[in-house]
Amino acid sequence: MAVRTRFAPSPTGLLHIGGVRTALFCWLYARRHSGTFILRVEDTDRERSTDEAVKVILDGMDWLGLKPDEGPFFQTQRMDRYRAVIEQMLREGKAYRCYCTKEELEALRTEQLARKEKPRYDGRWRDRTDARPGVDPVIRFKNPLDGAVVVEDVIHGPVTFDNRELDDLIIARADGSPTYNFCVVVDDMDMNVTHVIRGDDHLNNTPRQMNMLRALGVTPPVYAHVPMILGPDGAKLSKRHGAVSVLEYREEGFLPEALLNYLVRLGWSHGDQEIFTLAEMEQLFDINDVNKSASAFNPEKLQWLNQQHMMRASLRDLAVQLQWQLARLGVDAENLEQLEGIAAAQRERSKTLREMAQASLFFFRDFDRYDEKAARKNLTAEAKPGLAAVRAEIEKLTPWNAASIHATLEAVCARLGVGLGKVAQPLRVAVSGGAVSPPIDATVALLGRDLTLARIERALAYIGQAQ
RNA sequence: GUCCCCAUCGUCUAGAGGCCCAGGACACCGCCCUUUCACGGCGGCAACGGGGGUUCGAAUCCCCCUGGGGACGCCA
Repeated sequence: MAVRTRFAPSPTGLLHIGGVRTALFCWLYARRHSGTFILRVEDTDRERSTDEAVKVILDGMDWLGLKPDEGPFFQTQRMDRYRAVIEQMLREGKAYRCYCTKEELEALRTEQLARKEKPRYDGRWRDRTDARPGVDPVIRFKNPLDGAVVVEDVIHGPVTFDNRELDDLIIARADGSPTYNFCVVVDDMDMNVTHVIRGDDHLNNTPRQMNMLRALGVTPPVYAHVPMILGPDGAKLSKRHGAVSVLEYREEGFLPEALLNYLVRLGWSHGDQEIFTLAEMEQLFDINDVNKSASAFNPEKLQWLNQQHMMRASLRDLAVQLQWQLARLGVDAENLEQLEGIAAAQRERSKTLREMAQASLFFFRDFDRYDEKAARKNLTAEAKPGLAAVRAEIEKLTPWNAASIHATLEAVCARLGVGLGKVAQPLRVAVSGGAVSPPIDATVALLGRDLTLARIERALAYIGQAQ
């Protein structure tokens, strides 16, 4: 049977990296088996679902390149179907109306808790056929009273649940709207989902869903419950840990492939390999090899991977993204060729594209002041002859490129009888404003003749003033 | 509280009874390369939660404990 997986996020919170990882696993599994990847938005909770969250899901998936083969489907658009199945179950005696009030249920719960029991519905309306005037009933599923359900989980192995631990869950609220566990069952059935890959936190829902599926005469799909991702401190991932929405990673300057690479290595490995292209992930990833234990999110490793991917990315791609980051910093950079040069020079000294943009600002606009420490050390009277000599040589230099600039600097140093550092470092501070930049020849070449001359001028004036 | 899940360096992981006084990666610390910062190279620090079994032999199998996580909603 052809593989069909689905990613079913709920837009009650912004899509975070835990969700992205399950989406990735679903997508990868479908890809690897030439199957179909479905995107389904579980928005039955109208109170808490937001348009923004839906947008983050759609934009986030798009940014990451996890394109659904089918969907996105929205549960709110399938209400008629859910109602029809509920009617059918009522008719067939697989579900029943329960007229308990919320107060009654609350009382039952506190009672059970006091007796140190697991709080659950006691089935008091299960066999009644009468009604209670003035109360809108909920619909409950008739869960089997005994026996056990075994979830043959791909990751965890067989997990057994006693039906006595389960209660008759509500499948439709008093207002008639269907609830989560029920909608999932109907959707997975209607969409012919063969493999349910989702977070560990759903393992407890699985026996209920399997019971409902069976009541509807359907064979449950294969389940794979992937472990959760914890925050760097080992606690459950939350807003407290920074980036809430997956789109924040784009803003911070991460490459989609790097984020996906980081995520695929959480709970999964392939020998000693750390760096994977998307193609390699598709080829090598197997849900059967995923670990059972939760893993903590490690921002440093993500950054390292991002740099590794930047060092391997195409320059055109980096240039376009650098342009985007620069725009966010208020710089309108037009020349893609120059941007490619900057990206080539900066990628091995930046962890993210945002860092790259920040470190490259001096190519596009004058800095307000010199880095104090760098200026004190390098923009001294001693540096003056070197800077002046470079200015003179550079004025008419042809061709204008890193190699010719390098040769010029070496010639100046030889003439002055000093090491390269004595000239290069003051020049670096003069053109970039600080003590850190790509190799000085490349920096000057990318900056251009006019700006270089102007900044040497400015540095010489600064030195004169400082004396 | 009840049920379910999990347990190797700080973190991500390798390890499916002897190849392991436990390998790789991030981070950290040295050294090298070097015009700065990086990249890269070399080296270092650092782990099988505890207790019982099984076995000639256990990180690997079983049990208990401990610790962590999840679920128990007219939320998803």
